Amino acid sequence: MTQATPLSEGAQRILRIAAPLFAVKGFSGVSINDIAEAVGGSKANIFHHFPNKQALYLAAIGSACEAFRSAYGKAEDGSDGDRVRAIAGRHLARMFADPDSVRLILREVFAGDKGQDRARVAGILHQNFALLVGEVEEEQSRGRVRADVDPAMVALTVLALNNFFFQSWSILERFEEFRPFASAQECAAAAFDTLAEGWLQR
Amino acid sequence: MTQATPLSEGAQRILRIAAPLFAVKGFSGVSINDIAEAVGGSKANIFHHFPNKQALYLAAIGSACEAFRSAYGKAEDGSDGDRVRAIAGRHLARMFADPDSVRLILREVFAGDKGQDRARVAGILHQNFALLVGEVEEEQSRGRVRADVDPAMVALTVLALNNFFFQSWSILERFEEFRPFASAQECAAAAFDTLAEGWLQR
DNA sequence: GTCTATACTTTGATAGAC
DNA sequence: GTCTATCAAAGTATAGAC
Repeated sequence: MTQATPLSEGAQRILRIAAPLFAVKGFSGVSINDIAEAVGGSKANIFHHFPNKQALYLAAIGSACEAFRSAYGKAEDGSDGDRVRAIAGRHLARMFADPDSVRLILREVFAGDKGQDRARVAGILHQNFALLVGEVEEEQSRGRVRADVDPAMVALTVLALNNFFFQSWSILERFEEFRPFASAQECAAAAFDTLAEGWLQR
Repeated sequence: MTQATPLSEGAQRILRIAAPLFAVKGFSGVSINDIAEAVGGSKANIFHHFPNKQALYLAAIGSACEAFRSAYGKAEDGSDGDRVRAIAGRHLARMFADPDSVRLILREVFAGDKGQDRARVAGILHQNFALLVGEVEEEQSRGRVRADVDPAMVALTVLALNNFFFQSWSILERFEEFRPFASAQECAAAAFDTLAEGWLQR
């Protein structure tokens, strides 16, 4: 489903260089010329490896999904405190470890109905989500997460906050309120600390 | 700072029609031709009202910021339960009430360093954030929010979750876990219910 | 303010030599 | 597999009449 032919050497080279360009400027923001120049080759050679621009873009999305999926590792067990926070931290670290892939994928999410490969992206998002839910459920079964909370809501919170930090930390870091935090990761950790306990007076 | 000339009738008409196009497809995804056709006028007339394409785009961002700012109303006092949830609900409703403006603004946030009007968007985001922080602080001073939580973290959570719901509800609503919820608003309310209490076993 | 006509550039894509 | 040369279409923008 992902790739009929395993992709030739040259094709992979083009893909590796095109992906971050698409990630930053979007499909219509990048021309074949831009890519050819970045690769150091000719436009015609790009069309030799990919039938058209859209196929190249879809291939970029495909490899981004692949990369993100394969980067998934489970959290080591045996941590003492709130392990949900550890799970969230690992997830955010994974996002920042391959920002181009994430940006490419989020671009499709953000595109709403008009995305180029919505189904695939929805799939990877749900797969991701399901893994998070599973980990929260595990914590719940061990009595570390309250029994009356919906694990899906906790997983959703992790996804939402991490997504927000990833997308807008470059703006948030300039807010005086977040001056004390050196990185998005640090600030995220503080946020999850607060949320684990809740804010309601009791 | 926002507009030197108050914008002529015709210019406003073009702007109103161009804004949602830019919001959905981005700067390079929309051509002057697209806009002229949507307006029902000529390309030349667009260049009569705006010096170039980018100026039109910046004007669209400007009016989006304006619209979003002016839509701000404070929550009625006297609600009994968790008023933070009410604040969050109102904020999300405001996003869905003018999705094009929000999309246009978020597009700049998402663009990272390469945005066309980053400073202005950062400003409105912070203004928004500061208002939220203020409302949470008020709740705190009334003893409805725990004294040891950082109001900025709660405000951040509101922003992050609402942003996530706005951007990806069209995908989330297909997840089995969220089948019970009829709308993003409903699901958001449930999420904030959970977060207000926290998830940690105690 | 609005139009038609046009200039010039960039774009995606193809043909065909090496 | 890679290139040069080329094309038709679409892109931004301008000139000038009404």
